[in-house]
Parts: sequence; C-alpha cells; structure tokens
Amino acid sequence: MSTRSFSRGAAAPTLKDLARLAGVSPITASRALHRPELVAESTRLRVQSAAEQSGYVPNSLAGGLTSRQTRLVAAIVPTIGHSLFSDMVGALITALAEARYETTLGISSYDVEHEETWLAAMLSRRPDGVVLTGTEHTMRTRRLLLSADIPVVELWDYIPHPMDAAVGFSQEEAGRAAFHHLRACGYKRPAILRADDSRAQRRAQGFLRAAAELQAPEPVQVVFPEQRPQLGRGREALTALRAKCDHADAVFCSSDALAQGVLAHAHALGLNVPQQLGVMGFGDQALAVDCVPALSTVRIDGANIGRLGAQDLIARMRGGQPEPARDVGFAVIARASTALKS
Amino acid sequence: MSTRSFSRGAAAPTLKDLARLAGVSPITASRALHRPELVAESTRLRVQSAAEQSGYVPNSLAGGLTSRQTRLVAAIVPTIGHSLFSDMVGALITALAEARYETTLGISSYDVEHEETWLAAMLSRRPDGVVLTGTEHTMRTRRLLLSADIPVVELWDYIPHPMDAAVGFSQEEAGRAAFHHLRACGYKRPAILRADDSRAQRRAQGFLRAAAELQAPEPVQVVFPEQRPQLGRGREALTALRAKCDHADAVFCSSDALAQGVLAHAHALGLNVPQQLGVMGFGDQALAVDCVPALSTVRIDGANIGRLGAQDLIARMRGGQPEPARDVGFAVIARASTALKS
DNA sequence: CTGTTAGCGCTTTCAC
DNA sequence: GTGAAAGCGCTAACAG
Repeated sequence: MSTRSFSRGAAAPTLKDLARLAGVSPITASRALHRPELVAESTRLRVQSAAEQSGYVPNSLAGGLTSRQTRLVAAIVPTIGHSLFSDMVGALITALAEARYETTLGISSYDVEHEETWLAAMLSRRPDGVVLTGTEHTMRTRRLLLSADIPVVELWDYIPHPMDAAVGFSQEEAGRAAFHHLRACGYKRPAILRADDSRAQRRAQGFLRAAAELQAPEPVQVVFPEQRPQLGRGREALTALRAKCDHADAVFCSSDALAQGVLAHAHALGLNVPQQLGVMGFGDQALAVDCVPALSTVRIDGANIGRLGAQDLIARMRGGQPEPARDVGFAVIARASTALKS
Repeated sequence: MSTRSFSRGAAAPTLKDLARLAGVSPITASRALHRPELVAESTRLRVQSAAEQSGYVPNSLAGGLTSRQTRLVAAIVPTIGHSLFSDMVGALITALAEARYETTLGISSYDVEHEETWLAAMLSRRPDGVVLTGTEHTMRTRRLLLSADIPVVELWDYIPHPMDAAVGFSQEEAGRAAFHHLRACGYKRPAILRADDSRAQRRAQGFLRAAAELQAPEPVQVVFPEQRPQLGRGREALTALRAKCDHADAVFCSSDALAQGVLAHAHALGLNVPQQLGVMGFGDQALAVDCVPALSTVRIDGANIGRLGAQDLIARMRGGQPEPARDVGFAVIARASTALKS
C-alpha cells in the first residue's frame, strides 16, 4: 500500500495539452495563466477551468529558461539555531514570499568556504537575487557574484561600501556602546565572555577600543569555541573568567543565552546581580532584561534586518536603485527598575 | 560606483561555448563535467580548464528540464523561531546538502492554507522531494502531492500510516507521559499551560486522557494565542492559571521557554519550585532542566528528526523503500538532584 | 486579442 | 570514447 513507486505514470499535462483542451494556442494559454490582462475574459475562464480539470502544474524550469527569470532567491546564514538569525531569515523569507519570490536557504556554519561551495551550486539555478550574511567572503565568492550580475544584499553587518547593498549594524559600535554603558553604570573592570565567531570578535574589538580610548584597564577576554548559544555554558564561562582574573566586576556576553546562563550561575554562587556583578547580554531575547534582573543588553532587531533586506533586494530585482547601505543600528537597553552598582 | 546595473553584459558562456573552447562537442563537455568516468582523462582536463578560464556556470534549469531531476527539495515548517523546528530544519538542510540536494524553505505560520499555496508554487519547480511538518494538510495539498508523484516525508508527528513516509513522535503519548510523570512525583492537580497550536493541543489531549484513565480530576487548561515561545508569557500564564483555579500544584507547559518564564515568575512570587509548584517543560532546551531547578521536561531531539527525515527522503529519491513511518520517541527527563514534592 | 516561429541550454537516445 | 539529432516545456518577438 504505502509502497509508492514514483513511476511518473500518466505523463503530467503540459501547456500544450492545456491549450488543446481549452481550444487555444499554447501561448494564449500561457498568457491566460500569467498575464490575464492580455487575454479576453472568456478565454481566461476557459483556460482556467481546463487547468483545474487537467490538474495542470506549470513547469517553471522551462519558463525560467526562456524568460530568464526564476523568482528564486538564494540566501545563506551561518546558522538558524540562533534566534537572531532565525528571526532574520524568517522575516526575509516571509517578505520575499509576499512578493512572490521563493527562497533557497543555505547554512554556512560560519565558514566562508562552505558559503562559496553553496553559492557555486546555487548560481546554476539562476536565482534572481542573492542574500549573504556578513561581509566576509572568499575571493571566488565575490568573483562569482560579480559575473553572475544579479542583485546581492549582505545582511547583519553595516559597512559603508558593500558589494552591492547591505543592511545591518556596526559590530564595533555595538561593542563600544556596551563598554560605555557598563562604565556609566559604575563598573570598573568589565570583562568579555564570548563565542569564537568573527562578529563577536569584532564587538570585542570595539569593546577593547572603547576601554583604550577611556584609558581604562584592558578588559579580560574569555573565548570559547562553541558557536551555538548555550545557557549551559554559563557556569563554565564564569568559572573560566574567575580563573583568569578575579577582579572583573561585570561581563559583556556575546549572546543573551550566555548572559542568562551566567546570571543563573551567579545566583547559584550567591553573587548579587547587578550589585556584585554586572551582566550584559547581546541579542533579541526579552528574557535577560525583562524577566530576570540582568543588568542590560545590546538589543538587535533581527526581523527588521531581514525585512529591510528583502525590501532592498526586491527593489533591485525590479531594477530599482535603493540605498546601497543601511545602518539599522542597535539599542542599549537597561532595565529601569534595576539598581545599578554605584 | 555601486550603481550596478545588472545589464547581462557579455552573455554568460554556455555549454556550447565551452565545448568549442575545448574542441569537443557539447555532449562531451557535459559528460566531462557531470559523468567524468565516461570520458577520456585528457578530454576531461581540457574541458575542466576551459570551464575555469571561461567562468562557465552550468544552467540547471536547462539540465533539469531534460533530465527530469532538479536535486531540489522543498521543505516547509510552521516557524523557524522555535529551536525545535530550527534544529530540525538545520539538520535537514545540512544532511540534504551532504547528498548534494538543495532545500527551498517555506514557512507556514501554522497555517495549512499557506502550506497549500506554497506547495502549489513549489511544485512548478519540480522538486525531487517534499518535506512537510506534521500530518494535517488540506485535501488539495494531498491531491497535488499525489499527482506530483514524488517522495514525501512528514516530520515531527508519528502516525502509523503517513501519506508516504513519516518521522516523528506521538504528541498524545508525550502528553500522557507528562501526566504520568507529574503524578508519579506526587502532584495531585497538574494543569496545562499551552499555546494554541494543534500539536500542543494534541499533547494536552494525551494529558487529559491519562488523567481520565487514572480517574484523576480533569486538569485545568490555560490556552493563549501566541505561538512564538515567549519567556515573557510566564507571568501572564501563571496569573491566568491562578485566576482560573487556585488548587493546581503543577503545570505542564507547551514549551521550555514558557516553563522557564513560569519558573522565573514563580520565583518572583516566592513560590517554591518544585515543592509548592511543579513545572514541566517540553522541548530541547537544556535550560529548564540543567540550569535552573525546574522539575522536569519532555525532551525532543529535533535535529535527529531532521537527520532521519533527510535520510528517508534521500533513500526514496534514489528509488529505495525505507520504512514508511518511524517513531523516534521522546524522553521524560527529571533532574536527579531536584527534590520532588512528596 | 490571438497565433506563428523560433529558441532558451541542456541531456537523452541512438549511432559510430 | 565521442558525436548528431531531437526535444524537454515554455515564452519572447513579432505579425496579424
């Protein structure tokens, strides 16, 4: 019974069959389906019902081959296991779908070589547009994209001169803002707890730079390999930090999940947050700030980036010229009711 | 400068150009690229270098049109904003990519009509396989799939007789297990706190059925519309529950995030967990169980479902006959160090 | 408003 | 090991 065989039984009806059924020429059938305004109402109806009767499913491979338009967008992200990216991708896919574009999704696992391999494969499907995450790519990736001659949007990072268009925020500035915030709250020795990915690294650079500019002591940095946001890392991270230095009075975490984990472990240690330890997150999770007495967070709106990115890409795919780079910024959020260390 | 025009400048080289460059016929060039074993080593090399020089990018629209194979898989999930699904999709995409299939992702927002619309559009791309989430679909979805005559895998839910193949677990059983667990821990009046989606509803049914079977009082149920897992809902949910009934001594939450939120709010209320209130989650997040003294959780391995689903689909796309339905089950996890209500 | 012709770029099938 | 012919299913470009 459930041993289906996929035999391609009776050949699926083609446009020709449909046209015959409706008593028109193939091209008229095509127009009735895709450009109804070019066809008499009565014809349209006949074709339509013929399509329904015969169960006609258009073949967009053939269509795309002739029209040089696929309504396909190729998008790649490092992971969808992080809510920042999954929000972004979700919004992107949804916005593109509303404009009748479908999205093929690639996952790079933070690896530009994977990205390159994926892109090379994808380009053979002749997508109408490409979405990349970040602005670090291999030379071949750039070359391929350049000669493919299609719109490209780079999401997540803001840089003034992207390949084509970009929507995001400056990682460096986010890091600087975090440092300034912690200092303003009265913490003297903020440290960094972060995952080993290039964007977290750039935020850390901003953080360090801010410290240097203020002639503050250089913040200690604890880096661990796992990319996936792990609440469970909280204990580990905090332990590693204390092993490395015992005078840190605040931590800037590379994700909200990590911040949450740190918070939980701080509680377990009997450490008072935010009085004895400041905890700062990064991301879009309400939790650290709204539910639990974390100190503060750098808030990013991933969905907004995805939406704007889709918008820019669509405009370009239609031949428009939207702004090549948008800085959507970030927000430093502190919970009003939280007593800061004074 | 960055006013790119997408002019399709010099026409991209086709297989014909490539063949001329290498001094062979188009078909030989094609074979050299895709079926090297059919071609002399020297020819292969010449074609290869011609490809590199000319920057040849194959056109798989044309290829797919003739070969009736696209190496494209169409997959749809309700959302990727929930780690259960994003893990599943991530594993699916990765496993398919390893077998050289690309994935186009749809997002249904828990709506079978969206799913239908998406599927109808996708089928015109002639995917080699389709992945759906769950087993509830419209009639037209089923009809389309049936006449498309391609392998289909339904993920997430286990049912004995799927459309084609299915990998998942029984929502009902998960709910029953949750109830039994809470009872075994000594809770007398467990309640349900859940989002309004059909799977959470089925788990609730299992929960209620278990209660009925044990002749326990019927558990109170609080349902709220938001689908996205929200820690912030914890307060709301707990308040609603207390308004509805004040004797519940445990809650089965429809997601780990919700459980976490409830936990946080319970702490805020000075409620002792698990002594005064049992909290049970559902999902894959370590947090509720490992970081915080939540009572327990029903643990699902989303990535595993994605991986197995990919495996089954690949086997079927290659013409094989894997098991039509796999129950991957779930695990009830209780934290050993947690004192249970006695 | 409708039809004819031609061809998109590739691979299948058969022949050598 | 290589090639010639044919055609996948559709739409662009023109003509009526």
